[in-house]
Amino acid sequence: MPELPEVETVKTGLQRLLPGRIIISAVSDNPKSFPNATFDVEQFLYDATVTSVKRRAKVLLIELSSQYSLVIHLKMTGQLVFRSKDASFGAGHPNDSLIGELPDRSTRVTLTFQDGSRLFFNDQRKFGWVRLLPTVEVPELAFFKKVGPEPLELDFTWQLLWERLQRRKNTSIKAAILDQTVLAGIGNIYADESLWDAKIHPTTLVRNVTRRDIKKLHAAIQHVLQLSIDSGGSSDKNYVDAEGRRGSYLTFANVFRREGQLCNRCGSTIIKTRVAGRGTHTCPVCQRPRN
DNA sequence: CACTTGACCTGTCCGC
DNA sequence: TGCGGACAGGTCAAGT
Repeated sequence: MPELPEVETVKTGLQRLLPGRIIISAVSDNPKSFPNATFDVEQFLYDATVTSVKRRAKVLLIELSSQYSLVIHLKMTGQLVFRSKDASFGAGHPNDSLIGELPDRSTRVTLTFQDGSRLFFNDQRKFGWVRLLPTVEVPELAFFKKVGPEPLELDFTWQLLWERLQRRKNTSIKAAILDQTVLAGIGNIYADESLWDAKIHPTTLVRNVTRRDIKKLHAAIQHVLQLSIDSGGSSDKNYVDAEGRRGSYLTFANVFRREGQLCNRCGSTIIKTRVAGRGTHTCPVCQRPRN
């Protein structure tokens, strides 16, 4: 599922819901989903208060008063859904969460707070994980050591994007922007959407991409990500926010999952191919191949 | 080092 | 209807 806008949306919801709540238990059905020593959980998770919720790249950080943090990656199908005590989310209720009764068969970790509310980590495919580690050690994780800049921060200029791309000169521009060490947070949806916006064919080799292309791509990435955050992210199949609601970005998508439909810019038929091992959506007229 | 491919899992959809 | 294969929003290890 979740790329930068989806993780950002979950973060915003959890930052509103969790700080001040005290964790009293953590239960997991799958060691891979929550690989931690019992010692750490009992000593540094139980009775800890949530102090803040942050995001870096596609990773969520729930910081605790114990000086430990829960580090969470949702990978393809992870969800983090909060439920207050006795919340009733039966089908048919107008403001209902898309998710029914929890826990359900894809619930991997359940955190319970002192006030009876709960946070469920659901993950159909079991690729995602929750880890507990000292907050000071979070930046030392291999992933954080090598991950690239945040594309919505002020210091992310087109020149910086150009510079970061120089490490992937012989690969396709799509593979390059999916590479989290080049920049953080782009996944398959926003790669395709950004490249359409900038009129660049995804197989174009980085060494054949011009500075003008990169200026357009930089603007496109920022525009697409911000529009998606403002729309609550993209819900294709699994993604929901911290209260179980879907995002609406895909109603604005120009190419993703639109194969067979008409390009919003030129009227040509959108096609689906494979690039960098991923399903790839393009307008064959707006995005002409150059290699 | 740069680059590509397969693996990790479960569920769904599509063609025979 | 059943069955096999391809595919799904991410990352890592292993291969070339």
